[in-house]
Amino acid sequence: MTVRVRFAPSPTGKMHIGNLRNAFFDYFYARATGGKFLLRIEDTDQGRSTEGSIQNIYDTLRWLGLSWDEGPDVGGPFGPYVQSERNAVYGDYAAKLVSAGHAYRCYCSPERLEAVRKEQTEKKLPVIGYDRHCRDLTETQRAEYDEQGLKPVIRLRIPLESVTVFRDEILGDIEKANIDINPDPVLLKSDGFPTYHLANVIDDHLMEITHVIRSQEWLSSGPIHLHLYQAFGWEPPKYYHPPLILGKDGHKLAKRHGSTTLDEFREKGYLPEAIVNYVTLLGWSYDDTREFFSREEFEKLFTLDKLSKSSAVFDYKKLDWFNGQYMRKLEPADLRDRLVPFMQQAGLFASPPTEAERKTLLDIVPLIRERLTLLSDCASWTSFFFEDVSIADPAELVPKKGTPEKTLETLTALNTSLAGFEGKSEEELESDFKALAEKLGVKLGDLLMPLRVALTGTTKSPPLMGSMLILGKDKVEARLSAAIALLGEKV
RNA sequence: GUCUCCUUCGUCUAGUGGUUAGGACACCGGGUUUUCAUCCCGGCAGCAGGGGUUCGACUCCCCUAGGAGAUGCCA
Repeated sequence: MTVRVRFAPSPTGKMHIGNLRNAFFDYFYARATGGKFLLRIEDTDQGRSTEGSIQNIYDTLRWLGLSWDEGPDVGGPFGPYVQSERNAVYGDYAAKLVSAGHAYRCYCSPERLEAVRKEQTEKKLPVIGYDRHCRDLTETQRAEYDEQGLKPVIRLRIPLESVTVFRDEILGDIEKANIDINPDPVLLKSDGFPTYHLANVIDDHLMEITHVIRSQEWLSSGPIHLHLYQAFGWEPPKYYHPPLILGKDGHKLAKRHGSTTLDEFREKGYLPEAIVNYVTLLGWSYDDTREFFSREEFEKLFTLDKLSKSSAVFDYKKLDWFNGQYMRKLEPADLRDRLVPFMQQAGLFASPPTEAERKTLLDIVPLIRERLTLLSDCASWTSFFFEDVSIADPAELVPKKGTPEKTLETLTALNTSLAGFEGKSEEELESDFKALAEKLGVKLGDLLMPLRVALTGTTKSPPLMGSMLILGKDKVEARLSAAIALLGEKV
């Protein structure tokens, strides 16, 4: 039997980390086994579905390099793949369950349900939820309600006795007394839309899903779904409930923990490679040491038996580390291309960028690559190449233990000795500087720091020699002269 | 309240009765270095607690504690 797995998000907002991790598990499992990966949109809540969510799902998955074999946009033999387009199907199956006695119509108003819950909570009753008020309505009672024009929901008739054993392939067998299962959950809402429970089970069956991978928040729904499969007389798929992803405080990862949507990570300058690698390793491991995996490697190596049981805290710092690692692995031209949009964003590059800008950035890449954590860090490291620098306070030119007078002397000496630097290599320049430092009786650092500030405007910059060579004679001389003038006023 | 699941360094994890409990991030210290980084070396730090079972438990069982999830006409 060939593996068929699905990623089934609901379009209620932007793709976030928790969602995504399960998409990875689904996708990698399908690829590793030569199975099919399908995308299904679960938009059964009319109120919560939002415009653009589906597009965001597509964009995010594609950005990360995931492709699906069947889905709303690519079609497939089991469509449609959007649940709101399948409503007739659910209604029919719900009706079947009612006539078979596995489900029943409930006419209770949301208000009554709310009141029941409130009372149960106040009385601290062990079971809180629907009181099965309509479970055994007579024909006459039903007719009466229908006559009043009440729109019923359809509820699943959960047995009152006995125990259900639900098997999760990660956690093992889970025993649950039927009386503890969510009492008679709604299958079909009064608006005619199915609930998650119904739509999910029907679609997984009809789409011949073999493995359901969904996060642990669904675990308690497992027995409900099992009862549904039994009521339909269908064979359930295998279930895997990977643990949740948490924030630093141990609660489900949410906005307040920092970035959680993939759009945010993308905008901040994280690489898809780093995200794929880090996020997949949250709840999955290969062995005791290996932690670098490309998407292609996951597509070959992923197995469900290495999924872990306990929840994982999302560590932004480790993601940063991965990002830096991947940044340094990229080919210079590739890194440059990914940096360009961030340079435009920062207003340093034209849109579209000029050839000169692209060329210069490529020259700069070797100088800054190991200084970058995020793509967006690039602008602050390189702005001095593309804009004029300004030194707010001449004191910045003076090294820690130096004096303005000595610094002025140093800069002046530099100004004359720098003539003709352009033809030289970084190594030659360095030995020139060393010689000059010795001659002036200053440490190399105290020679270079004033120059660094003069040329870049800051005390932290990419390597100076390389930067000078890229900056070119004109800018170097102009900035050096400006610095000398500035410091001269002070002395 | 009730039910279910989970529990190895601060964090992510390896580990399936006999290991000096391994790796990575973070952190601390040292080295390389023109700044900042990178890189290299070293260090700190863990089996939640208590009972069993066993010649022997991180590994198996029970209890306790802690955490999380569910308890919706949301998914």
